[in-house]
Amino acid sequence: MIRVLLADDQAMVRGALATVLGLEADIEVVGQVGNGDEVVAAAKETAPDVALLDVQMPGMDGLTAAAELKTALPACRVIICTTFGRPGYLARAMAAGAAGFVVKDAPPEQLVEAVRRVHSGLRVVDPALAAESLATGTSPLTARERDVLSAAKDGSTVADIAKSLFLSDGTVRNHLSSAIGKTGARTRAEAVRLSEERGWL
Amino acid sequence: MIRVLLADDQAMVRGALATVLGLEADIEVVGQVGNGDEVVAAAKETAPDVALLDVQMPGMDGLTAAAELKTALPACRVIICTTFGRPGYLARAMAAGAAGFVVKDAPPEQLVEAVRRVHSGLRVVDPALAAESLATGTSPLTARERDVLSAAKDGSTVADIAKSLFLSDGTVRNHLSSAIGKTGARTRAEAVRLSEERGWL
DNA sequence: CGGCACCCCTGACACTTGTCACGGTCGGGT
DNA sequence: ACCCGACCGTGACAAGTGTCAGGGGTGCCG
Repeated sequence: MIRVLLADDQAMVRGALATVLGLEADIEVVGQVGNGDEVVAAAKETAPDVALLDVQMPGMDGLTAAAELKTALPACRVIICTTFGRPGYLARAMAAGAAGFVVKDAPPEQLVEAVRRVHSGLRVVDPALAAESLATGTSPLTARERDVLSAAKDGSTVADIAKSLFLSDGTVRNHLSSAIGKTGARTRAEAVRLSEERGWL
Repeated sequence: MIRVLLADDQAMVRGALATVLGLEADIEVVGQVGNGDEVVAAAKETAPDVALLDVQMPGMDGLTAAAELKTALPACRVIICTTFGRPGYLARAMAAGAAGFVVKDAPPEQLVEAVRRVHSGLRVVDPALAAESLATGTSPLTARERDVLSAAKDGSTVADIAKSLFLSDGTVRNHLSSAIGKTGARTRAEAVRLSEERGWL
């Protein structure tokens, strides 16, 4: 029996996936959480063979949760299961030690397939997504540019960002300008959009 | 037997929900589509009692698909099933003739409950969401303000928006200014964000 | 008919933004 | 020691943006 831990913020899809996986003869869902912060605790309690993590969750990010889980329970293998096939997500998932990456556009059979393959020691990655990830490359943004860009995400002004990051107005403008240049955008809003699409946020 | 048609762009959750519903003794999933444009055609072919529609889909919007479905097959009852509990979505769903509104944060049992209730002629609405919908009120934006705002969504400049809508620069600025005032925002980007959160897009 | 709301445009103004040039600090690598 | 990149700041300038005061047009409704 493959012991599986499910983490997804939407209770409906979490429950549905749990019943789908539970119908398989060799798979057993031993735990479900809807919050990134609860992942490690639940894993310690249930000792799963495979953890299925969504990227966007309340509390801790699914990718950082994967990293923490990897250090806490090295034997537990991780599959990242997300709605968006952002190239940067895949890169970060692999860096965090994930063994599989599945997008929710794929049919459910592919998920149980991935669970089995990962449990037997293989890696599972969507080939088209892997190609796109290589093409897009890794994020060219510096840490500060990421900070400034994600602070600008909600439509804040330069002054707001400067205050929230304890920086000067001019510095914020410089980081924004640099980020705009690197993303190939013409506006700060466009830079935010492009960076999010590529998973550079 | 209650005949159900499923429409959701994510194949994985669509398939998972289908198996969950199929496990119920009195429910039968007679069709699945992943595109808003295919909803009406599939409904004509399968003659479902209940149609379960997601809001965001490629092609036609789930809400407008509900309206078209309502005119094509008046006997078919519609449930809107969405990730986001935007207040405006509920209002528009009801205006489109939907009989139920379920958010994906709810547990799966609530979905099969909703299918049964709606099939028996009742309406199903999340009470907390209904209250919020009334509190937020209906959209104060004019048609043109909506156009301009959604054209600004991707980070375009005023000149870009003006060109794409065949308007003058000044006119675009006026509409944006008015929309900013109505949403209580301080920036165009913030106005876009707030309008989306409230389902005014 | 006279309001009224919405649409479209103009022009002008203050402010914010994006860009550039410049100087300075700190850590890592050859 | 040297260079290089990332970081922080200043100052200044052109472009873009948000706001205001106008004027004209349409269609709807009391």
